[in-house]
Amino acid sequence: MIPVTSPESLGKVLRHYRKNQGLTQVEAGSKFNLPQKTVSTIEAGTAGIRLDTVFKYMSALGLEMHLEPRHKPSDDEALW
Amino acid sequence: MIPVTSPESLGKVLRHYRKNQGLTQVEAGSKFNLPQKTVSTIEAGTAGIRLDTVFKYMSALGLEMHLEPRHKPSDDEALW
DNA sequence: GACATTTATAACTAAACTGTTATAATATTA
DNA sequence: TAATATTATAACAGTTTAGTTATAAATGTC
Repeated sequence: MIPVTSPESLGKVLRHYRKNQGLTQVEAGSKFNLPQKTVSTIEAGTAGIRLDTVFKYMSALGLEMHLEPRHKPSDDEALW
Repeated sequence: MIPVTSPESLGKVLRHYRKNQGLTQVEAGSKFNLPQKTVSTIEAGTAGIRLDTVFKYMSALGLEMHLEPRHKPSDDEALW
């Protein structure tokens, strides 16, 4: 359970899930009409990406988001 | 643990956390230089809000995000 | 009901995104 | 190494935000 606190870490986690499903950026994006360019931008951690675009991509990957109070990072989380 | 899958539900959860901390929109936003207008927009669930703005607000509230595969909603989650 | 606090909405400029199309760069595989 | 597949980057037009300032609307309190 990796904590996400920035566009960069979110992009990394999303890429992780996509690859885990064996999908290319084109394949994943096409499920919600997101061009490959946009998927690339999301995964790159662009700060100004629009929130609805992120949720579309999360839907394409079958993911949901949870919010909770921050905690101190563990050693393995530091790898992200 | 409420699943968030849209700008609307994210706004509701963020408002919930803010009120839980007894903060006004001005107080919460000022921690990361977000004007009250922007906080209002986030909590209202505006689709096009920028991702970095959302993370600033999450930081102001001391929250972190987690992603996980979607699951079927339970009855009480439907209230959100 | 009146007052004070909090939140929603408005106008404006600058900046940045989305979508589209295309291409360069990188990574993968035969 | 060559060929293929995948990802990153670019230009353009249209749209929308952030930020600032201000005000209207709504909520809460005495």
